[in-house]
Amino acid sequence: MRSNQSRFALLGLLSMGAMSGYDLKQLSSWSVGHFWRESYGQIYPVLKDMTQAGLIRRKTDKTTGRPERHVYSLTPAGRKELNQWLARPVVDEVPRSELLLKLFFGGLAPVSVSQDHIAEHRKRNTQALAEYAEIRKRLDRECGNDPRKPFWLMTLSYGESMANAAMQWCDQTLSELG
Amino acid sequence: MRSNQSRFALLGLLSMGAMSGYDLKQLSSWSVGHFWRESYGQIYPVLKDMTQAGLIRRKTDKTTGRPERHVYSLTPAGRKELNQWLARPVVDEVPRSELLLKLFFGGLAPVSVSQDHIAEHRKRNTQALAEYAEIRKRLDRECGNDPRKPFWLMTLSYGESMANAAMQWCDQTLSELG
DNA sequence: CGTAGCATGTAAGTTGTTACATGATTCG
DNA sequence: CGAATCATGTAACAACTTACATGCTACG
Repeated sequence: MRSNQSRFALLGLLSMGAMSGYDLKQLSSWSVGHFWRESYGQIYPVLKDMTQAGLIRRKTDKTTGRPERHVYSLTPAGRKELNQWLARPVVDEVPRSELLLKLFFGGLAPVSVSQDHIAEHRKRNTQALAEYAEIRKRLDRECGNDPRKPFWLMTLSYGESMANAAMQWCDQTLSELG
Repeated sequence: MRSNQSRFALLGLLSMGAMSGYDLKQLSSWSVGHFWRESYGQIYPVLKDMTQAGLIRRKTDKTTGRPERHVYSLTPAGRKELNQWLARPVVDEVPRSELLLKLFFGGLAPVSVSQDHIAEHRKRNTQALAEYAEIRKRLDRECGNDPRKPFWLMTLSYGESMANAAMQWCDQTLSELG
């Protein structure tokens, strides 16, 4: 059975409303985009699989001109699958970090190489914080008093915590490096 | 050309001394283990590829009884490849987080589900901190005044920073939830 | 005598990315 | 009129995991 992980991300997004593959990509890019990305090359095949498995159903909007819009929505089986996944414990995996790998072997190159990597990392975290601020605004604008909002904010504040900690580490490490 | 990422991890480890596939696994598990993991199913094929590509060379230790030990060491070409990789900018990718995905959709289930996920995450970070402390000790014991030690410590302190920030976030979020 | 550690590797399957292929509409 | 957006999908490849297959030695 294909795409265990992506499957649930898409099911979750579809729980927010019926959507096309294109819509899923758009919505995911800002809502869960800072900790979960999907490509079209993954989205379309997985939607097909899940339709066959009866987890979602598809309706076709006839639009004049443009290609047809395939709108997917959860079936009861899909909703059940999603809830079961939610309750299962998180599998803990060590995410690979190219940055840390390069720093670990930093002694092989001039210090400036490591300094550059760290400076770049700092910059990216600054940018991330700016994006989080945008998302926060958008959430306040578009999702006023949705009961799910606290959960969405939780993931945002996680990102913010990590980014802030990363920046502090960058500053301290850069100063130690000289 | 196979295994772009693992390639460099293994080249890096081999820069610390000639080693067998088995040794690479052992060494990596504690040295870079908290941000980089390799499986044997990846290590052995990649070693084969890199040998053919001339980045490493292999010598066979005849041991009585036990299977032969294949000890790999860097060639000048391998060293060059490693140095070029070190200097290239880090590709930034969004690591997927099953935890955050589950929390994002937490509104679909009882709050206790999310609370459990967070509590478990907290526990894992506590354990991680304990492991980092062990590595720190081991580093002091075995690598007294190695000039590369500051770089190794850098990656450790990164892990500690992240783990501490994660725990603070867990505490705060749990208190807000309940 | 059983279990853990030493030691190497393969095969099959899963998961995911990138590039390709297509083509209309809308806005500046 | 060119670029961005809407919109769907496939094919080829890349990367990685898991389970399997083998078998010795040292220790308790």
